[in-house]
Amino acid sequence: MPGYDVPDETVGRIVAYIDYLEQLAARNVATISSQALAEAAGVNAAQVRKDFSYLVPFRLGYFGTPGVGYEVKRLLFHLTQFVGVTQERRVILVGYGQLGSALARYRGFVARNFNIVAIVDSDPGKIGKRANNVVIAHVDALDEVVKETKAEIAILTTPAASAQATAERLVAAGVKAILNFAPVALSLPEGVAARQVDLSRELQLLAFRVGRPSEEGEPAKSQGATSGRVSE
Amino acid sequence: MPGYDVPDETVGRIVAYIDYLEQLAARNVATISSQALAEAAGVNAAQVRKDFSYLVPFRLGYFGTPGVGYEVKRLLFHLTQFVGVTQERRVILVGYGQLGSALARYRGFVARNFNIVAIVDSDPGKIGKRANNVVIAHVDALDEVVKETKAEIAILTTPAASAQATAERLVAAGVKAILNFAPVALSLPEGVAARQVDLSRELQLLAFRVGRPSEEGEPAKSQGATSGRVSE
DNA sequence: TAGATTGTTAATCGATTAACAATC
DNA sequence: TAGATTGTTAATCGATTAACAATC
Repeated sequence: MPGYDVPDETVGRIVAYIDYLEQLAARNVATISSQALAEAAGVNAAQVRKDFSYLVPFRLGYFGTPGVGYEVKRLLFHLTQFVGVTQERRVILVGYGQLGSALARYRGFVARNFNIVAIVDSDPGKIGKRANNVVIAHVDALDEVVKETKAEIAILTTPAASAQATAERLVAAGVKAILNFAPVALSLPEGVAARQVDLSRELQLLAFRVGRPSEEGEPAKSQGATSGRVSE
Repeated sequence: MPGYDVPDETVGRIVAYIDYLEQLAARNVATISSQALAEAAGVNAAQVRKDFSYLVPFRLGYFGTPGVGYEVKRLLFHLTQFVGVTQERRVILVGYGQLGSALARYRGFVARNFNIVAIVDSDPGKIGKRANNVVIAHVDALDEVVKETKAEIAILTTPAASAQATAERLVAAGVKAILNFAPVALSLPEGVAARQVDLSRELQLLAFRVGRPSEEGEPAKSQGATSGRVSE
């Protein structure tokens, strides 16, 4: 497994550095210091240098010039090579509901070379429709679809109840990584990479930080129809 | 500042425990052990107990019965109180593009008492349209909209370039927490809670873990010496 | 050279996990 | 009582940050 001891945090930050370096490159900025890069990414300068140090064993360890900084273009090239951004990636989208369909159209993915090569759903009404240049297939055909399209990464937006079972089928079919939007912890075999994005959880966390707006005695409101109108 | 030394991780897990406990409650399961809860949430049993121990200073420290476990209903009540799930939360959605519109319709939010009370966008074509029972307003009116609706949490789905400026205006208008989908690190004043969800970054992280499909022969992961340094 | 900034080692911080006495 | 499981303290692990010699 490539880069097995590079922490997720480091890889994530390197992706962020790449974003920023691309802007710099577009503006023809020649060099940048770890300090400046750190500020842009909202992290510590030592962190940046430490992150770069992980690339050394990958023989991608160019790096900076003491007293000067990093050559933007060269750094960008190395980081890009490291993360493999240039590689086209084949993605299968599982679940074409509200969230799934939005993700299918999300431009950020295309921009990053993520190619949605298959979509499956369980709703018969959706099967056969075309979305994103791909015909939606039934989830029962998941196995063949994965094999035919050679999808290696899955985006999972099924309901929580079916997520684990579906994930297992994906893995059995050969998928190597899963981005899971269902609010359940997946238990997967070693060697399959997974990340969970739990949107409600994020909001609840924020709500907790905000605190209880008016501790007690606030009249309970019927949660349905708050007149959420915006004046105009 | 409620619970300021409770780690984000703990709060996040407590939300996950709540999810699972609700299922148990619905099935009329009476008690559960930290071990069983841990398995369901994909964490360590000590972790679960440690997480609960953070609630003690909040005088919500019921908790379990040694040798028996936790009463599902009672535990659920306490955790729910702690996180404040029952509170209705007012959310403003900033940016009504592909992702924004999907989030507006996302049922998981409503189910958790998150109420989208306002939507703003910069596209004149969208202004005045109705979505989610709310009339879309122009982002220029952001300040008034926040004040009128008393939104306390913002979901930010603007392009990266405008995210920081918009976030500052949100904070100035009184928003206390921001869920940021734009791929930039926001720099915000103390006391404003923020979380970033960067979808492309998640995918790139997974892509990295999958490895470069074509090539083989990365540095050996066997501890010390990388013997096979491949040529440049 | 003097000033700036790297790459890396060591110190610090915080979160996870193990261990175990308390106790139902 | 014997077995199970809690709540908490201590040990471990890993990630972040500070510090600094190397060096452009």
